[in-house]
Amino acid sequence: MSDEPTADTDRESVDESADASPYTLQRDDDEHRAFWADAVADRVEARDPEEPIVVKGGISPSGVPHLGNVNELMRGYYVAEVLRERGHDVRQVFTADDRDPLRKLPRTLCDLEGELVDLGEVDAGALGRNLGAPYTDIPDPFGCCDSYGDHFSTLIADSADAVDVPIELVSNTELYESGELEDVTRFVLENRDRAREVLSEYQDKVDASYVPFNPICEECGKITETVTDVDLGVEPATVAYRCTDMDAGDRTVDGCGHEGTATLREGKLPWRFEWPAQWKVLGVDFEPFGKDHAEGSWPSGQDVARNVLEIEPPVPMVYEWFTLEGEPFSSSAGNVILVTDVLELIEPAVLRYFFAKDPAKARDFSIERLDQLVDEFDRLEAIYFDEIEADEDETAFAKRVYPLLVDEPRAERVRLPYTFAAVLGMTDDPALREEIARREGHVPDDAPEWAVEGALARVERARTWARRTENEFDYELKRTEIPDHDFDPATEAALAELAEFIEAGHGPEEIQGEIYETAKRYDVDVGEFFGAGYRLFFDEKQGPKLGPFLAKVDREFVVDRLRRER
RNA sequence: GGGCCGGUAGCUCAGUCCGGCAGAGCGUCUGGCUUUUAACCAGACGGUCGCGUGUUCAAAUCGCGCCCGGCCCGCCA
Repeated sequence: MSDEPTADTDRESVDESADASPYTLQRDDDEHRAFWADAVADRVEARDPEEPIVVKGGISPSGVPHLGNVNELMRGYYVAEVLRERGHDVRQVFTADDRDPLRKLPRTLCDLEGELVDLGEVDAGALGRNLGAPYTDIPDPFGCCDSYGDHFSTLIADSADAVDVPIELVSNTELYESGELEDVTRFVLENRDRAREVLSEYQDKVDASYVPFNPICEECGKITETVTDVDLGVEPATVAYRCTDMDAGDRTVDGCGHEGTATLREGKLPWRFEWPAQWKVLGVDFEPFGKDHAEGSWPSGQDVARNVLEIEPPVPMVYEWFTLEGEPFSSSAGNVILVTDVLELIEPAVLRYFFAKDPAKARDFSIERLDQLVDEFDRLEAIYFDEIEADEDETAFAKRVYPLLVDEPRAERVRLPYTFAAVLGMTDDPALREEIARREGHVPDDAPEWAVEGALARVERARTWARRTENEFDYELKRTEIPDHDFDPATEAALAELAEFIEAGHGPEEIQGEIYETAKRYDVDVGEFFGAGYRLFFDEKQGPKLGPFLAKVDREFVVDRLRRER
């Protein structure tokens, strides 16, 4: 942290690494990087890591895997990709921290298809009886997976697939049961005095009786906190425990009072030790984490790593949380959105772009204003292909990041502006959509087939967006049935004359003009006359620019509808 | 109480590391597209850079003190 020269070369490595701030993405002597992941990669390389380099993330499979979880995935992914570009072999490991106990009942769950399900629709009683037990020991409420933990781990894996991030999903329970964590667990217990000493700097509750191991009660299956004895002299090593009450959030999970023994595979390390233990066992070189860990888990974690486990902690990076529509993600409050839902609204590349932005800034993911995010992405893409001018910084960022967002940069791609795509979504006729897009100049004449397909795929997404948000683009051509209406005679006569005009065959702008003219001739208020049109075609008071729209819908239908014959 | 991150146009954000004319997109307004009707084009408007203070020829940028929002000091993306 200090620039002062160090006299003792012996201490240099210690000084350099001690108190590593998880916030600073680069040091003073680093060259400036357009993309934060490059700055992180510089620091990972500075460790001179062994191949393969390991990038880790992890979450508790506690419930609906929402967009917040994708943050953890994507932040690691960019660093992994940058390191791969530099010729390194990189593993992106993701732990499902599935030996963690269920602390409270989620109000909302979801099945493997991503359908949200209220807690009341599953066997809530069975879940309630399992409060305090590891996720992997709780039956899957949907009955489709081996356990509650497996169910939601599967969904995490699906999320990673959906954004095309290759991860190795590692079950924490599996690490304990297979014995992979046994040596480090034993080491912590052998050195529990030192462990206590280190952790007591961070947690007041750590006293002389503290034992850094939480056995699973063989009687009731819950994670317990009261270890009464440790015996490392037998094989396998065991701890003796008494199943006591455990604090879990605002409530207490009752212990059953059972006294028994457990092996080191039949329990877990407390989080403050478990995290560094994962670093050691998995050989982690870089780990991003939410800001919640920045001031608690991370300072104690790196201390435990160096002074208990005697390993160098990974390069850290804090990312800010983001909100959904201005509110925190919350499965209990129903403020969640799954990755699969998001991908029905925007292309994967756009979602990936969202997570490429500065991790230090809190952001809002707004479905309402999703068009803004898409516009931003389109701009980045256009800058990448030198189609528009931008300043130095923005250009550098675009050039660096864009190739990481798409499978393959292809200059011939075609993007319809998102809100325009939403307008096209008012009709479900694919040919009509393409025709209007071409007429408006959004599709070049020589655009290849795949590019046109890609452009029109956005129409479906924008249509889904308009429907979901019920916004100003949520109009639907009412083809099958004529909407209820009530016009005065003058309006009816004007509509009849407009029908004749259109039947005779005129262009989009001519029709637009004729709407005004007809209204005037029959002394109908222009606004009301447009309103009548929107009523007939959309069952709404407002809509898209009417002339061009009607000109493109098949003429017979338009004429009949204006005459209110169908 | 102590610590950390953020605060830039109505909105979403770049720019802060490295001090050098305050920027982009959207929105708004005006005009154009044959005549108010949400797509397209042009232009304009829009800012005490959270507040104060120090350093400097020069501060959004560096220092210090505050304010506001969030987070941590139990568990937890």
